[in-house]
Amino acid sequence: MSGAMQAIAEYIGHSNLQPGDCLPPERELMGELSVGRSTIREVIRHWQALGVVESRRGSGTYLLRRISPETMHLPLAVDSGQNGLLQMLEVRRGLEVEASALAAMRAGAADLERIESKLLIMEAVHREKGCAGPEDLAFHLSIYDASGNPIFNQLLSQMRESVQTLFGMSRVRVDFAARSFPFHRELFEAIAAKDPDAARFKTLSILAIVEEDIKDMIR
Amino acid sequence: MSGAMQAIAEYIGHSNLQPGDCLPPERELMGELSVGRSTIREVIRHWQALGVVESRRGSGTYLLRRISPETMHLPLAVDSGQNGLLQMLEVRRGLEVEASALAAMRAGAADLERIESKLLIMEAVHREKGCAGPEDLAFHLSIYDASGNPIFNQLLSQMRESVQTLFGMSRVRVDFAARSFPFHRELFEAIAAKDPDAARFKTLSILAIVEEDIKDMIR
DNA sequence: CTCCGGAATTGGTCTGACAACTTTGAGGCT
DNA sequence: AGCCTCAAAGTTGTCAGACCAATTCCGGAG
Repeated sequence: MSGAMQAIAEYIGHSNLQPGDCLPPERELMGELSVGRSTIREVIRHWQALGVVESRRGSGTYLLRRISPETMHLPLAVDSGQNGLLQMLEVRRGLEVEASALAAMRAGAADLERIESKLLIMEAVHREKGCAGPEDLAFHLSIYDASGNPIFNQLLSQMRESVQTLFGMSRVRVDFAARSFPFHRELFEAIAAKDPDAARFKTLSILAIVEEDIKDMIR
Repeated sequence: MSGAMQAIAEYIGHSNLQPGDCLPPERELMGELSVGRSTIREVIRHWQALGVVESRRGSGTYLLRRISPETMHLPLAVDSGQNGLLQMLEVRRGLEVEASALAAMRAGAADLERIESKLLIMEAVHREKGCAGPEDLAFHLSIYDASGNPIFNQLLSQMRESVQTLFGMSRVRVDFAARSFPFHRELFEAIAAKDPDAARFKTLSILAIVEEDIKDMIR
């Protein structure tokens, strides 16, 4: 809230840094803005908490998301209790269904091309290895992006991330949700056909399988 | 994340502090956890950014929301201005439609009674004053609760709160979304009839009017 | 009892130093 | 030339001590 934060926000905004780029080192920002290093560090921690920036020890601080002084940050806190996985899935269902419908209404040619390329990669990996975790994620992320509303991508990717770390799903069954595989192409075709209702339905089909497999797993 | 943060998180978790209570002063935590003050401060800035804690110079650092090690934090960055409101509404639509459908599937007699009482209050206030902001909110919150999934209530109430404070909607038109009024009873009846699809549709009807009024307002 | 003022408390910032880690590049080897 | 090794430089992470600014607390004056 201090003026220092606003100052650095403008400094970042004016220098056109792209996500992935490295911020100036703390000691340099220190002189640039005429504030102490601790102040710089506290502001960086602030943005780190908000997911705007990532610090790598020994390397530097990197921009994750572009911000301007006008962007609002609304941190949401969610308590995942005992039924956390299933409750999170219900939330995810609401978001994902809406994102698919919006994508079906708004996706342009470039969006469709991106989605299809991810789909093809996913199908290839799936045929070869029997599962395709990261490729499946990339496919869904491209759909979120095609919704034209960046909040869906933010929420859903952060939810997936949090769930993965909280529940430590490293040793998940290799064929987890594998039965949902054929529905992915149908979902893509519904979006390509600009049919929101079909996109909704196909997304529900995919998540129904995920739900069954979660129930199997937590038993 | 650094072990220091985890240490302080547990320290706070074990000492049962209620929201509004004051955390130990930084210099005390410093000795308590055997870490430097700057480390303490950076962790506090982290939680400050996440809305968990608020610092008042000269007074102390106060707990705003109870956190546990299982709490997930989903910071959102949203463009302020006209797109922000509509983007938030699209997210809200996804969540609210799913919550209504779940409520229709799961609501018990007690839930229905609670929802109907909120509906009656809302209708009474609406007939009297022509609008019913807080009462409308109470009605919807009772539906979120009836979904049986507390995450919907957490997310949606926080989103409403953030939108209200950040967009400063104090001088909103008194008849904002007033046309959605009759749909509220229909939504309740759909939930009482345990008809998820109708509940979905009625929720969409309400939010469509909200969308129109937002578009009117930001012009 | 109220009101006032100074002392104690507390968060905010600056400075300097060192540790841990990463990146870089020069030099030597094959 | 190409590759490897390793030391030096650069960067974040942490600690320590000091001072400033705002608030709170408490005892004395009225």
